[in-house]
Amino acid sequence: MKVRTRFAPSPTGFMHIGNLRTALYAYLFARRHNGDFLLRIEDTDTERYVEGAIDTIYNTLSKAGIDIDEGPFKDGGVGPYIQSLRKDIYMRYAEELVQRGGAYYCFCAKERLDTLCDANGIKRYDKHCLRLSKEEIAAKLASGVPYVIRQNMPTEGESSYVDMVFGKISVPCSELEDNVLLKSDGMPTYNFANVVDDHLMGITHVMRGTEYLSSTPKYNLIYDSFGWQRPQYMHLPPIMKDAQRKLSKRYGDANFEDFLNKGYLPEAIVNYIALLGWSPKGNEEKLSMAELIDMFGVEGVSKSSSIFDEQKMRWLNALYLREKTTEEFCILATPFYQRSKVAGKYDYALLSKLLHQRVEILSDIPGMVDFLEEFEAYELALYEHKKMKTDALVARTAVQGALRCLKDIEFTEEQVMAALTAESEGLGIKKGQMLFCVRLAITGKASTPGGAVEIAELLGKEESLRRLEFSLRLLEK
RNA sequence: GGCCCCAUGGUCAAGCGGUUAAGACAUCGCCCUUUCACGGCGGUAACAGGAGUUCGAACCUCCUUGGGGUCACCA
Repeated sequence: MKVRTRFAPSPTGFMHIGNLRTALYAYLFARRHNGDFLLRIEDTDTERYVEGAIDTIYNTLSKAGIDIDEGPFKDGGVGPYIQSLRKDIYMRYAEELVQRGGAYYCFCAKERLDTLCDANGIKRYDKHCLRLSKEEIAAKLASGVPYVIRQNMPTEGESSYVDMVFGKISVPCSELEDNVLLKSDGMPTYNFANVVDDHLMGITHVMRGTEYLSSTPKYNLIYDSFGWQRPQYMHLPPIMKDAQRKLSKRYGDANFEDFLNKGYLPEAIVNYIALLGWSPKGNEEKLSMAELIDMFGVEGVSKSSSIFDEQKMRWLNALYLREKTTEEFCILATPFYQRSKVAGKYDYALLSKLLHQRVEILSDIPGMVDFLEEFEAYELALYEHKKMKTDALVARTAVQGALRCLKDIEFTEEQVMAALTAESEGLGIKKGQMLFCVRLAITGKASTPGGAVEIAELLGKEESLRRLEFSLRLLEK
């Protein structure tokens, strides 16, 4: 049988990293087995629907490099792929399930439901309407009493299945409640729509979060009542913010789009989340989509939750950034130059040459480059460098010398370098000491995206000399 | 609380009865170097605890502890 997997998000207007990983695994699994990957929108909860959410889902998947074989805008013959458009289908199947004894009509009012409690004080339906006679049901239906359709759970025994990652899961049927399958507004609940759709759409493998691990037996019972074949399940542990908290919308940083805006490359994000909860056989961690498809398998999927480590994603991002050409980097970096103090004032291509190999995420750029426009008094302690054997005293000599030798030359990289080299020899200090001090004197920063000569050239002669003089005054105090 | 699940360094994780318990990120040190970064080399750092089973347990069993999930006309 051809493998078919699906990603079935609710259109809540937000593409969470955890959801994206679920989609990714479903996609990788399908591709690995030459199967199909479908997108289905689960919008049966009309109250949670957010305008434009479907576009967000589409855009995210597309940027992430996850392509869809069938979905709302790409019919594969088993549509529609939006649940609200399938209302009549669920209705039909719900009625059939009632015929088969797997479900029943329930006319209980909210007030009655609220009084129902089990020994632990937990609300639980008591199968009251299951005992209604055919005539009573027909009469209520005819007189238009609002109703829902509930799943008829067995009261004894246990229901079990074998999950692809967790192995055998079994739950006592006594734990299972007669959940609502069809709401009074005629919409199905997740419990029902999911089963009906997965079956009708030919889904063979269901990937989803572990929050469904222990309710899956319920869904399986529906498959059984219909006489349908149950799919395989791959439940995925959650991605956490820390040991206790799940990564979530509430903490704001779990959104794919946010990471993009921070200057993460989609391929780095995808690569990183693929590794969160799954590990490849070998030791290679930088993996392209093609490699992921080739290597993905359940054996590597982890059972325990994992904490999202942005630091490691930064590292991966840096790897991806470095393998771009400087031209490509410049294009990616431009929006971030625009956002910085140097906006419009420097040659971005020149800046990119220096920054390309030093940037981990693009949003670091402004902070790395602002010193070009921002120069003020700094700590003289910066001149103390153990290995260079420099201090404020050496610096004074070096800066004086630099000022002297740079005044009358043409400001090219070669000339500046030659002048500083010669000057340091004349002063009897090391070239490294000279360059270190000059770099500091013209930037005021411990760390800069280039050496003295490169920065000097970037600043130009006038500004370089101005800064040298400024620093000299600082050093002479 | 009932039920389900999970548990290897700070983090991601390999490991499927016999290993000096991989590797990566982070961290620290050294080297390279015109700063920073890159790169190279090296270090610190883990089997939650307790009982079994076994000649032998990170791996199997049980208990404890800790954590997560779930118990909706939400998905």
